[in-house]
Amino acid sequence: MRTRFPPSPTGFLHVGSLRTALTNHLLSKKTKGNFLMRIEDTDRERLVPGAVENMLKGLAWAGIVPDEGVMLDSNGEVVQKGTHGPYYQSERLDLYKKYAAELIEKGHAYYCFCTPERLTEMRKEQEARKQAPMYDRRCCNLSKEDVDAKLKAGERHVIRMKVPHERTITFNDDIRGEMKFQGHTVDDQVLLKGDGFPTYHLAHVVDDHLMETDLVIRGEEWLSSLPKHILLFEWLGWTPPQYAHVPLLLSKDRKKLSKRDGDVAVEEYIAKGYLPEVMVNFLALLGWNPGTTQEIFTMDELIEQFSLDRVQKAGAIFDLEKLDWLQGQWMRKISPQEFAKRILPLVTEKFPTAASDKDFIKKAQLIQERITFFHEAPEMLTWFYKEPHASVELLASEKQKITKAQLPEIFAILEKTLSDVPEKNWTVDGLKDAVLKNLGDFKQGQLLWPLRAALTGLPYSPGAFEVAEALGKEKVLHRLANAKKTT
RNA sequence: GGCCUCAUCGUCUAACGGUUAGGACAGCAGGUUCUCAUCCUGCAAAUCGGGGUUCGAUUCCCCGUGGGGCUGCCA
Repeated sequence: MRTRFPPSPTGFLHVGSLRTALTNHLLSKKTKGNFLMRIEDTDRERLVPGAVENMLKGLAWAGIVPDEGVMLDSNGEVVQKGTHGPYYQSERLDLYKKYAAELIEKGHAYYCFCTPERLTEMRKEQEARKQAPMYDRRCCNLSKEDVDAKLKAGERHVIRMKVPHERTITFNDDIRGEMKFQGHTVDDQVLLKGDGFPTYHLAHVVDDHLMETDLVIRGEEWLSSLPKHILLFEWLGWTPPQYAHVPLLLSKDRKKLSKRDGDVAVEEYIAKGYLPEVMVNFLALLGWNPGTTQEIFTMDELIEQFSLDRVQKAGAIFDLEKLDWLQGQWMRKISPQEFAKRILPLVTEKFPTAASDKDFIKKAQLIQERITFFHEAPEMLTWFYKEPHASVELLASEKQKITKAQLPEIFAILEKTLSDVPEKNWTVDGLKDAVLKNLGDFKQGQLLWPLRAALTGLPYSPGAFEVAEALGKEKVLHRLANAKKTT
């Protein structure tokens, strides 16, 4: 299947767009077809510089790289590649003009000279009469001579499609099944605008035919325009592609997701530290399920398992609750080596000595299962690189049944026990063994909490023995002595 | 208003017309040699309403209701 992602370069990459792009990408890969990127830059007023590059980078982050069309080259420059170009609609104006002319010739379209002011006025009146706002076809009735005269006089005009009112247009959607539209409810859509640029409708039909797209996956917001597109394909003598209209992503109040609803730009999630795998996994599961209980998916697994017939018809709320859980799952899936490699630069930035730490991977392991984002790593390892100050309030703990009065005795036991542990036994197991054998009259929690707190200065951290092993005997005894002084 | 469309726990969702309506996230309660996290166990939580069809409807049909989309010389 040849699929495509045709964003308009009007801003950032929206999470909803990413999902549509992902769906198109998955189906093309699954069927060993091409996934192409086209730029719909026909609205000259909304163009945003840098938007194309930005979107391509967002896609690349997620692991989606176009096979054809507009893409990033090895230097990160935006280029066009492929045999069906150009892939910017602004460079295809002659094509749209040609087909618009063909439609006029065949009697399926007509020139319209109505001014925007008149159209506004017309709609106002229609609304006042509780009628559906639709073009009233005034210019459809112009005589050939009138049209020629106006054209010759250089009057600004558009080209509209002439929808047959008596027709019933039916079509089959891959997700929704058969659909019917009555011709008289479909407006005479503008195909070519006054500035010579096409509207989405003409451009979509011309491009997806010429670019040989055979599966168009797009948002549900296009469903209402489907009859227009079907008609256009028919009039031009072309076979329409398969269509699949995916349900929309909704905000918590069930409205179409927009900027007001929090973060909708992919770059915000990148900045927050979400893994691309997590975003892809999360988006894939919104509106689709594999039919099994599998929840964690790599891109390859999605490519293999994804299919349109298990796509939901109803819109899905873009609810971040599951996103954080997925992030945790994926963080823990990373290999220890890779995890250490990813956090090392971050930790080094704050604690330069980490760079020369041969055992860094060991420290990394202590936090991997409790971390959510890489950027939390330096903070979580601070206890290792910087001597903590453990307050008495922290060392004593009501929950662990440790009073301030007991602390001196507790630390005396700990110091004695630990200083007796030989270097070769200075491991989690060796330390555990030694401490648990020398509890005195205390419960183990009454010794371990102060030990851990003294070593880290934190209310929570990796376990006491793990921390002690990572720190080494010398530092442990030093910190113990410091903590003892405060009691 | 018109047209299109959708409807299962709070959320994402499963269920050839026959299930105690299942799972996951979140929530709550426990457990896991100290905290936090992880992990484990358990609890609570849904078929929008009304009519049909059927021996039997979450499932099929109709009508409501509710939500969403479109209704631009935006995409």
